[in-house]
Amino acid sequence: MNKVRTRFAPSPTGYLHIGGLRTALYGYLFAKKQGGDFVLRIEDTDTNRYVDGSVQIIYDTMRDSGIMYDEGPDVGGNYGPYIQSERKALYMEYAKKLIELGGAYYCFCSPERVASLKDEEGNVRYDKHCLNLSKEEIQAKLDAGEPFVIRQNVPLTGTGTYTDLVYGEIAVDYKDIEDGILIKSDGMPTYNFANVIDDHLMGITHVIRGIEYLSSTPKYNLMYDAFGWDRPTYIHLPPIMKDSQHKLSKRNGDASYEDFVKKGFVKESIVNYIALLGWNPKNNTEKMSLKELTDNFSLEGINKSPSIFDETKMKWLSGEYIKEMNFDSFKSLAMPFIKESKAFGKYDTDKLLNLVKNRVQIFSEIPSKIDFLEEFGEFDVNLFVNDKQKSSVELAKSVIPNIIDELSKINDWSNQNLFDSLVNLSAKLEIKKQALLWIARIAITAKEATAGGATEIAELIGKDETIKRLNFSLNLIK
RNA sequence: GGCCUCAUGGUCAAGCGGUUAAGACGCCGCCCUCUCAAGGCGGAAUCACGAGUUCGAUUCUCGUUGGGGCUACCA
Repeated sequence: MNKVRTRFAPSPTGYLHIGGLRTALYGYLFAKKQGGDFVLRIEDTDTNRYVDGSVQIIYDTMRDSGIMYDEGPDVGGNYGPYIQSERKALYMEYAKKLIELGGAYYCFCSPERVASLKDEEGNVRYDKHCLNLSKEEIQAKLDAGEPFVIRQNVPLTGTGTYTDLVYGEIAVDYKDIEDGILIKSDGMPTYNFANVIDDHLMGITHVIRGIEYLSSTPKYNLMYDAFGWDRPTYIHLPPIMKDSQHKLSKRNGDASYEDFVKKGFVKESIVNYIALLGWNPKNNTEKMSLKELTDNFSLEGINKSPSIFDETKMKWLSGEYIKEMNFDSFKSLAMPFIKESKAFGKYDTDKLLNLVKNRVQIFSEIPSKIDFLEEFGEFDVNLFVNDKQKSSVELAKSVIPNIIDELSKINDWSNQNLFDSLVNLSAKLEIKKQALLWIARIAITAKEATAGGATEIAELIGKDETIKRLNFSLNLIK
């Protein structure tokens, strides 16, 4: 049994989108599960769509997400080069060989002539016109420097059949496949040719890619067969959708991996979530590290139907990762985000972080959770009313002076001590501690809901500020 | 249009002829609680439709409908 080798072959046309990343992930998981190799190959044969810097984005995204390849342009390997534009001469060589084998032919037809072949539906289908050229005619045109493309010679009859490991038996009649271009007039191969040559030359055993290639795979098999090469095993993947009718795509400006990282999603949660889109481990486990995903991965768990990307669920997963993080990890990841808060720098940062750790799912939510500390000011005194806590404006009016007195006497300004003191005070005043604490919290925050209780916040803002705010609120009632 | 393909709650999904049709997110309620979260418990909500096959179909077959893909000198 040959060593398993899979590859991820993106085009450098922009950022690496979520669907592409998942394809990479499955290729990685499948190979790693079996101790195989995972290869990165850059498919830059379309010079028009090339976007500067996108190759670097691909490298960075894969490294950052942990989907690391064993071979690739920037790490080397025995099957290079791993960038298709650097393999240009190779494709021409194999195209000529395929012509000799009868699997392809030179075509000198002008784009205009090809366009004139439109049928009643408006579809263009090449008529194999140049297949009839004699060897001499071809040589003459070549010698004369006429521009040409090389087309695949697809049989007019017969059926191409193969077994996809996810979708099962796939059969397409050759009459429904046209003689596609293998080598463009600029000498560059198309995907349709380059993927076959490279997958074979690079020893790829399992081709894992998007479902858009499901029905065109028979024409690739025709080439493998013509060359006398073993066909790889195919594993096509269902699409990831933005909604029921639109694929998640960069064309729509849909979020990419790096966008989600910038938004403050825990990185592991992004990889974890996309693994679950279209695959499940059959044991109800959802939170899994890359290692656990690798151990659990199997083709049986891959779904055939499209799945809609649900950012809300990914957020939940991110929150799970945050909750399980130790404080130091949380702190280092949260730092860039907490700096965006108005409260940052004015209070003990560790205490702020503790306040927020179980209250956010993504890091970017941090500022909005603690900004309230800096937003104290006039408020509607009806906030003191809370039937459930047995609190009212009147009660607030009568009890705030007591709170001020009590707190003024406290020297050990710690949460626990503050809490104990206020609880004692409530007992002395014979009111529910919930009522007193509610009043205290409203009086020092002016907010109906806050991240943190009355005494936690009091500790944070300090004695002077606490007393000041209590007096302010008392005046507001009067 | 032709060809390929998909179809279980709002979303991700388990199921692979007989089940009270799992689980998760979200939503709702209750408990806990120093408000909000977190945590605990519970609830509402699904087999697209129509024919077959079968003693019995969510499950198998065919069709319909709907979605996606391919049909480029894009991948």
